[in-house]
Amino acid sequence: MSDPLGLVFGALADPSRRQVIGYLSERGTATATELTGELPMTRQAVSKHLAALAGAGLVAAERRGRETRYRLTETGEEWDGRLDALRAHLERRHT
Amino acid sequence: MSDPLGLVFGALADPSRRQVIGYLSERGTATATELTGELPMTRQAVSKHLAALAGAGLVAAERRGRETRYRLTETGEEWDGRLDALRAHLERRHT
DNA sequence: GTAACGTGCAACTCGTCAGTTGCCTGAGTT
DNA sequence: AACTCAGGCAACTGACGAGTTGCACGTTAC
Repeated sequence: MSDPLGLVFGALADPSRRQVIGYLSERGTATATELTGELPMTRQAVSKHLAALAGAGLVAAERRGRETRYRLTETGEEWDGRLDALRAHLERRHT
Repeated sequence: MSDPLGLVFGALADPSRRQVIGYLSERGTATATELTGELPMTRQAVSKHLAALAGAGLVAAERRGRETRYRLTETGEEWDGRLDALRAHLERRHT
């Protein structure tokens, strides 16, 4: 779609995807099946979320043998750092 | 939905809405009908976008007589300031 | 070689969202 | 009072996104 900003904001708009970012930040790396244990949905759904995050450039996939490990990109790490600050910022502003 | 962060990112994910933020930043204030002249859509559509932005707390509505004037909130201005930087940031990273 | 595991792909349902049109209401105007 | 202009509300269409199920393919283990 050639709307990089839209892809990033669109990816971050979904709570499940922000959660995935949090998990990846804690563990450094994970596969879709591993993440499925943490989210109330099927592996396929998680996989689609990871694809969206990858499309936005927040996450990178690396296939190793029969499994695909995902990790945060530099951009993804930056956003993970901002998320808590933004959350607090919004709480403060609109309460 | 009580997902403030989701509302903000969701609002910013749409190019038309980011454009509205830009216009409001330039002119300070505008009505839905005025903005309709700048966007390839009907007044109703613009009005819905403004409602989304207002729901995310990026824009505030003030009714004055028979017209409703919209302006950026403090949060909205902050995001307007960040958008260009983010755009440039992404260009640099993924080209 | 065969069985099991991790993944990817395709088709489908369901809900939401962008955008439209049509109508109705309230605030100025003459 | 009659008219006009700006907005809001409701119903509808079309597209997209989230999530599911079923199946097929490559990789590791036995």
